[in-house]
Amino acid sequence: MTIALNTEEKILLAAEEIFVLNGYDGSRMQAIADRANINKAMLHYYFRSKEKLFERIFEEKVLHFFPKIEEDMVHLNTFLEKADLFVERYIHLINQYPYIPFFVVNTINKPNSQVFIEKLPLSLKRSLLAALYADIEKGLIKDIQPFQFIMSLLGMCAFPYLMAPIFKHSFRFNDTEFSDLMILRIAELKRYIRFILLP
Amino acid sequence: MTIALNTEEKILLAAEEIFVLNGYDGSRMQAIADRANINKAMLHYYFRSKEKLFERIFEEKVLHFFPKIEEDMVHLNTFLEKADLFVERYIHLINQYPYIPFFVVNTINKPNSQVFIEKLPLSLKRSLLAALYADIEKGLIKDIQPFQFIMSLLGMCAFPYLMAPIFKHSFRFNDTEFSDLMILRIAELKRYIRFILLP
DNA sequence: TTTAATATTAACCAAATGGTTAAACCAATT
DNA sequence: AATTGGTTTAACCATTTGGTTAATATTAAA
Repeated sequence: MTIALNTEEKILLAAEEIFVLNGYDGSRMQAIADRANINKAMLHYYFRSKEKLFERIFEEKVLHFFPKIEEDMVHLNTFLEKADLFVERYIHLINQYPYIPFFVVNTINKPNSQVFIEKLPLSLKRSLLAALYADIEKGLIKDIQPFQFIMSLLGMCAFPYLMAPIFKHSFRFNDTEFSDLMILRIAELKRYIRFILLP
Repeated sequence: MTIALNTEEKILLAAEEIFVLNGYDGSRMQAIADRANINKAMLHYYFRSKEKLFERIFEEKVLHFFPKIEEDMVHLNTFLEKADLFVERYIHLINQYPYIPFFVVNTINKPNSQVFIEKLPLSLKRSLLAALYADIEKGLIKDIQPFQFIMSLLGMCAFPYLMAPIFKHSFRFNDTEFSDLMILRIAELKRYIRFILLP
């Protein structure tokens, strides 16, 4: 069963595919129009300009990179439980949209990226940091540096996706094999987290 | 004392600055010519095409992302020592060229990146992997998954640079403060490595 | 000093690119 | 049937872009 899409939806879908894969500079309005099977003028009719269309896509997709899992985290008591949940949810999420990390990194590192950076939801990072500070105070986990640890946690989860083309090439992984490897990574990272944090 | 550069050197220097900051798609030949204070035709006179010039820059700069520190590693016996050396050297190196990680990630994740991926020197990763396997065999370190650990090690070192614009924005770090934070990170990462690896 | 090779410049070019426009189309209202 | 409003199209436009060319300047060899 295929859902009939209206023109605006067709554009958004096509724009996502083109922008996410090629970045802003590497994307062409004509390519988006072709992909959506519509006239190029429609892009401007619905979204005014390339920049406006890109911003719309970025705002939508960035939520996959800074996921909303705080609601579920609130119910968990310790930082370790929260970290576990984060790793699990995050890797599963990115596995569904493996190009999003690159898309975000690409966008925020360009000149004039200030506009996009300001749009990022950073409450997740803050709530993780707060929980980490609290548990250190309580002596539940080792006296590590919260900010440095959070950076490590994010890096261990997201970095492999940014390096995926290299890993795939040098170990001859296909998409599925790489994805499976990341699922296995969840358990391994949970071990690392315990080794680092538990006294 | 300023060294007098010939035209070819001026081009290479300007091309590096433009390409590294803006990526291939975001860079303009005219911008490189302006930066080098030369006529745009000189770019083609010396390097034929934009692609050729970019490949030249990539080959040179990529060595900063896959550094040659194997010669020094060879003299170290355990994987832990090698990992220590890697973290130390790597973070110091990237601190001098903080945009290189983005440049590499940007390049290898684009469509048609196969050409560039094939140029990457991967012997460092292999030698680290081999040393890790060996030490696990000997029982010197815990029974972790070598490939997953190496990915973590790389991610913990390089990922912060890719997220730097976000961290700088949300914590109001300037370049120096961020750089200092990464230097402090070296000691912290060495601790994490021990927590994870030592039985 | 002539000659030949290399280096540099300004002007030019075709293709691509983001964006616009005016006319046509189409569905719903009157 | 005529009107109205939103939607779609083809053709068009100005600018930018990577790249070329032919003429000129510079250097070094003969």
